[in-house]
Amino acid sequence: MKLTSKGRYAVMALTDLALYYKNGPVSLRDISLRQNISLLYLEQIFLKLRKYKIVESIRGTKGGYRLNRKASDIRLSEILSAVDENVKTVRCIKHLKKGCNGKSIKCNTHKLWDELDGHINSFFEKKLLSDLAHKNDLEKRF
Amino acid sequence: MKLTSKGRYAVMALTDLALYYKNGPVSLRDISLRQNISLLYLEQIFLKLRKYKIVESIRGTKGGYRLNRKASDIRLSEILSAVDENVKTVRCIKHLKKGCNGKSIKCNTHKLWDELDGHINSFFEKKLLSDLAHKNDLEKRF
DNA sequence: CTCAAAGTTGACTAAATCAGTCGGGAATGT
DNA sequence: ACATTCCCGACTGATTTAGTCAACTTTGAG
Ligand code: FES
Ligand code: FES
Repeated sequence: MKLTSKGRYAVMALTDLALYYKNGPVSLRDISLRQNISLLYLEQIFLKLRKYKIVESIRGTKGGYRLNRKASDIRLSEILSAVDENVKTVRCIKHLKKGCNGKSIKCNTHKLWDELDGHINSFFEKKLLSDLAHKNDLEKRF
Repeated sequence: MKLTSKGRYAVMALTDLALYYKNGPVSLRDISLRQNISLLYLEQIFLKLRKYKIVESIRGTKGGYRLNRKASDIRLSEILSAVDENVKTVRCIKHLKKGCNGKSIKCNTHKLWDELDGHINSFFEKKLLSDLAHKNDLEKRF
């Protein structure tokens, strides 16, 4: 299973975006400053988010990014999969030789990891970006 | 979050142990052969499992390992924490400077990762080793 | 029209982590 | 005695992660 800074940053940045994009596109520089994430790293991340049509970009001066849909329409699961954080814990393929006993059938823990996958994925599928971006959070924080 | 081969192997090996230790202690060599896991790696893992009193060891010829309690009394969460796979997704401490915005208060995603922690941990706390080790699984597999 | 501010892209790298190995023990049943 | 097993710390190669760099394109403002 993978859940690293890339996914974490993606969620943080999009939450930020959701909070601020009402007044026009938000530049990565702003997000970088507010969330304290490397600008160059953010660029990498947003490239992927754009490919998955989660955000759209506006180039040029005063450009930046905008959500492509309502925050209440974006599942966290989409965000994570956009930045390649597949929540997959079964390893059958990789471990066909090592780990999973090589016999034709699934190893004794296969079912477990499968269930875990479902458990975690359902968590991220239920969570929407709008669940994280509330104005009152802003007030609380500043 | 961390969930790597070490934790996976620990669970596989203990499931194996749970199935076979009725007829005396089970040697790591046997587990290694049955589960196709490196013997030397298993040694590392079982050292930790022993420190956490999940298994007990019998040295010498015909020695091996035995579960220290009933399989129905061992939570997977214990196993994973024994081998240092802490399921912790919040990163406040590490990221106090980078990532979490540096302000005194928690970043906008803190609550989310906290919930995720709870979600995953409760999964592993509910699962018992006995849930994985059933005789009929054996029949199914061989 | 020019320039600065933004996004676009691919390649690169230092550091950390993982998975596994090695070598040399110490206990113990036969 | 001795093979078998556990015990333990140190080591290493491979992979992944987090982040950087350099060079480019697009566009709004003045
Ligand atoms: S995890 Fe699928 S066979 Fe082992
Ligand atoms: S995860 Fe705790 S402050 Fe960011």
